[in-house]
Amino acid sequence: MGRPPCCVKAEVKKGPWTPEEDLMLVSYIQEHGPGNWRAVPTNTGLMRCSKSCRLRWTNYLRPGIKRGNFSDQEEKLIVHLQALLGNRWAAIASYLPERTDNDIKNYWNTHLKKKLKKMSAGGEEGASAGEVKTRAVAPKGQWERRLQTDIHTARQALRDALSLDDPSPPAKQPLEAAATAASSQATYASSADNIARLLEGWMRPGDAAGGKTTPSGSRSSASVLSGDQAASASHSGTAPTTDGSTVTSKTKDDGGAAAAAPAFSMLESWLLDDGGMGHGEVGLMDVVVPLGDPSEFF
DNA sequence: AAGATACACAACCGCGACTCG
DNA sequence: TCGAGTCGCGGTTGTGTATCT
Repeated sequence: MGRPPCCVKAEVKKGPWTPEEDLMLVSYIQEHGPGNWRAVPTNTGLMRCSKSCRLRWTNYLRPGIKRGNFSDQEEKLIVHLQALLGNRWAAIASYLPERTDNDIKNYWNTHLKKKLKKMSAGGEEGASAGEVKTRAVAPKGQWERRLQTDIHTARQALRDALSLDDPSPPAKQPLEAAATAASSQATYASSADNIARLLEGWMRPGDAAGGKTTPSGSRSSASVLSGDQAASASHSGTAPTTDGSTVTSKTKDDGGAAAAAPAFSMLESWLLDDGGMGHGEVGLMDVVVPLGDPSEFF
């Protein structure tokens, strides 16, 4: 069957969103909630594709989104998760509820990839982080179908990896601390940001962080997860393996990783370096654990 | 000061997955 | 069971901004 164009191209506006468009979209969602994106352009009068509306909302207007610089802890968490999950940005984003997958993806492509490459070059050339990652990642499709079973493996691996960071019990400083640290550096501001802030009061308190606003029954709830959902959401990415060996080898079990990526030691040392975290910053565990029920997570 | 280049981020596109009749 | 419609994800591109020469 031929896929029809998502929108009637001639009538669809492209390019940057204007504040007026943002307002139209936000006020509509405020009234009806996110979801049923197909109906959004029609009902709002926006000359935008439904996809564009959804993207604009999830990546930019949704309340609870943190913008600006990524903290060092967020960086490390992303690197860990990327190693575990591969380029499953949505899955990775589910562990950082205040960040969007697009944001993480961009940050990875523009910052972390270079950073890791640089670091791995310091160890042994030829085995970039990307290559390491690729080896550990199974083709898409496999992991998705094994989500519920493999997520446990991923969590185990993540726990193992993180336990190297900080063997002590997780401190009680959740994301807010990291958020504060990061937002203090954040220079990004926009009218859309302001719109999002306006919406924070509208969102239910428990929803604001994750932006889980989808009406019941909507599939889109999976796209924006609160912490505990992230731990169990079926859409989340999981160990990119069928037996879990590659997952563990990538993080804790350096025996396996060493075979695949001897150059990773430098990266590891950076990832595992907690030296810079002690002063009011939040450790990796602190970022991860509060996202969900710890007992469920581990 | 002006042009060139690099960088960062928002947005688009295409595909696969899911839902429902 | 099948097909149409819709949604979400990941890769890629376009554009504005910052930095360098």
